[in-house]
Amino acid sequence: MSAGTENTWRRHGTPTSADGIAEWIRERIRRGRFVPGQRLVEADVIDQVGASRSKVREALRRLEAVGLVTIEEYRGASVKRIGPEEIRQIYHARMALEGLAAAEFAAADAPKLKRQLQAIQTAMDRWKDDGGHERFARLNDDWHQLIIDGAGNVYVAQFQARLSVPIHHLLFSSFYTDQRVDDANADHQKITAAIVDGRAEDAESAMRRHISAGLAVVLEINARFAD
Amino acid sequence: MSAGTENTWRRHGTPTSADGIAEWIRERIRRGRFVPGQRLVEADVIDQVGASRSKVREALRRLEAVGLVTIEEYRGASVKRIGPEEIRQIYHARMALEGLAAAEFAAADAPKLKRQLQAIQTAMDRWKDDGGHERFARLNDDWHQLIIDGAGNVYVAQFQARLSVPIHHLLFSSFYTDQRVDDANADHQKITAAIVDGRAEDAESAMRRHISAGLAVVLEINARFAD
DNA sequence: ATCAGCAATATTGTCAACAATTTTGTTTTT
DNA sequence: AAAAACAAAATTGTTGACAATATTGCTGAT
Repeated sequence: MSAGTENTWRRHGTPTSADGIAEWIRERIRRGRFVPGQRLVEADVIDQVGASRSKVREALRRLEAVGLVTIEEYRGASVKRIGPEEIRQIYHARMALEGLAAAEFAAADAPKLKRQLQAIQTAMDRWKDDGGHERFARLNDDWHQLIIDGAGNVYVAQFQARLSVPIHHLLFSSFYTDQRVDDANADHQKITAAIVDGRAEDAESAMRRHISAGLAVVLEINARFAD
Repeated sequence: MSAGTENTWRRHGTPTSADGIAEWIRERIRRGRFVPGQRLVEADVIDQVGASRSKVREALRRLEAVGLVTIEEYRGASVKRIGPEEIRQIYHARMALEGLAAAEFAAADAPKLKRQLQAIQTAMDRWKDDGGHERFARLNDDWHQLIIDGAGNVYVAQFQARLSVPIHHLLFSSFYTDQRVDDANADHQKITAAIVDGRAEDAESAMRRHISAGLAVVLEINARFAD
């Protein structure tokens, strides 16, 4: 979340600042509530968040600047479409960025965060007992995010946030099988251990392999939703 | 340059679309014509580019969304300040991104681009004969950019463009000594060879070392300009 | 029934006027 | 002379009206 978003939200969760509106839209894209290609009509957004038109327009322009929506002259904003090639590129960039984050986190002197990471890990190890796939997906998010935070690099965090939006909903959509969760968690365990032990290079290479494996899964999932 | 910028420029190089204005400002920041902390008064920008106010405002908001300028309520936009810590983070992110780019370029089947890279390299090898530091700096830009292009990853390209803006002018400012240019070029040669030969891992690790070395230099340069 | 063409509507783009706030300059007070 | 208080100017924020374009609905010819 960027700096200007502080507390400018209405009572029931509707944002009022341009930054807040952008975040609101971004979150909906992330959750799959706004799908690629969907048009974001200003008036509709205004109705839903209750903000002024200029604010909504500004929010949309911001999202375009960051590459999440497309704006065509006199046709307005729509959620940017992505295909297999974009997914591939996103995952490759994630390999680089999260690999770096894992390495820097491992090298960092941050015992508190590392304990926190370990805590998430143990929670994930018990996923079958408690909450099932839904719960695991949430912990998975937290785990990745914590590693980004642990690296303490603003730019990496920003880029990662950008990259995670268009693919996030794919991960929540049904295709989380028991087998895949177990595979992913096996990766997680190795990476967590490497970070906690301070083995930067191991953490980086393991993270890369982990994300690379994720790419294959997501491409398969995406193919089934293909038009 | 993003998609909407096509040809909406006035006769003598002044942009008229919001995207074009953003680019115009970004370029001035990159060249050090607008320095960190400098306030970007709307009226001044309007005078210089001859665009309407709403366009200029939109451009500034875009730049804020991307993190290049700060906007404070009723105080307007100013070029975001960066210190040693930001520089460090930028260079670490660059290590990850350009390292990835070098590896993917090496692995790619792009003989034409690779020949082009080799051509730039041979030009850089002759820098003492032709043009001196200024010329080398320009070729250096082209070389790095070509590697990004060679990787063919839109996201990496976008992030790299973002990262290069705040540090670019530091590289042009006087402190390009003969020694440093020779060191840099020695790195370049190794990396170019690795890419042309298709040795992805070598290209990546060499690129990382190269950028890491650059960090040390830039930090030193920056320290001399410290307030 | 289908299609082209036209009218009506909806949506976005642009601009100018006004309000809110900060910044600068001047005067007053000590 | 220095500091405080006030006034003037400059700057940014916001809103609303209108223009430009796209989208939709309708009519009639075939």
